[in-house]
Amino acid sequence: MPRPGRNTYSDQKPPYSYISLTAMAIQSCPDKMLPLSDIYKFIMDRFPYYRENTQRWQNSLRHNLSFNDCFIKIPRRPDQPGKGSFWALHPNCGDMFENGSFLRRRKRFKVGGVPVPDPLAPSKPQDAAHYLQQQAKLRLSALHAAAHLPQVPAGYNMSSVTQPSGFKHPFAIENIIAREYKMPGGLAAFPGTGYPLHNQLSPTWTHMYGSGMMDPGSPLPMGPGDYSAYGMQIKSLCHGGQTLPAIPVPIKPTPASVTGLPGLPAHIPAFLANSPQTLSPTSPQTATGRSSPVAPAEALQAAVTVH
DNA sequence: CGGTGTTTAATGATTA
DNA sequence: TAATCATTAAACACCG
Repeated sequence: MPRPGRNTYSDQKPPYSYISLTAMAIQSCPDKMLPLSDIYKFIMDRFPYYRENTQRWQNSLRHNLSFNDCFIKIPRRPDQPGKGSFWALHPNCGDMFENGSFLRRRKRFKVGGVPVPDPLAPSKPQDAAHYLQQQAKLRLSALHAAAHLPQVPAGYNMSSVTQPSGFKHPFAIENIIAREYKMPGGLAAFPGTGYPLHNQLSPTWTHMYGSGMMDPGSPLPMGPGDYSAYGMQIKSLCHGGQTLPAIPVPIKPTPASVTGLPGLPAHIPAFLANSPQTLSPTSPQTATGRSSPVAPAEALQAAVTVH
């Protein structure tokens, strides 16, 4: 039972498994790959629950990284000093949570499991790592290009650049963190969790609608624990009952091929194109991430040697 | 030494 | 109820 005072509802355990939390973290960064420490940071910054018992859940998280094939390890390059490798999502893991529950996947992803129609998406971890490196380069250059397009949702623009065929199911993790998706049954997905998934917009959308909307000190009558996947306290910008925000989302519906499409790592939710700082005014987090002198993407770009 | 990564095992929760 | 998935604990190796 949540007690008033120090611990509030917001300290409740988020309705996300470690796998989904890790996927969120990875997807949140432009490079789609993060070192372990940054995954920790992402989770702790956004979910107060995980600011305690760190040894316990971090051990579990590491277990998940190693145990689940949906995560692949990308070794650092010589110009990327630091501890540990980068972790990324396997290009073929697709929408692991398309059933709508982020607590339990529909099916465990295994390499070599389902045949994948995309020839560009390799199944071997080594190839996948290389593939991701290449994708990161593409994204980076696209990012730079998008930076010169004022008044244009960079991510939306980029999605057309880096996501040629990357339609994601509404329950795709990227879409969840990009914008809250209202479940058909309201809160049916997470009954009693105190984690409503509706009437909320990702920070990006708020940024898109203008600055100054996110006032951390603003005393909004928000329910306890009423934060999004990013742990952000977000004003209700869309009105209750409306399922989808009238905002362009990087989703390219192709009804005929909705099923069976592989998840592509090139997918960039709009907000991801923003600088990491914009994700969380209250957290230095990713700003940070500069535990290593060179960010992966920057290092990648520096290492871009066309061949 | 501490952080990272791998692996095994036990247990709990959910789904088929 | 069996199968499957998630969580937790723990032991151990590797590496900067």
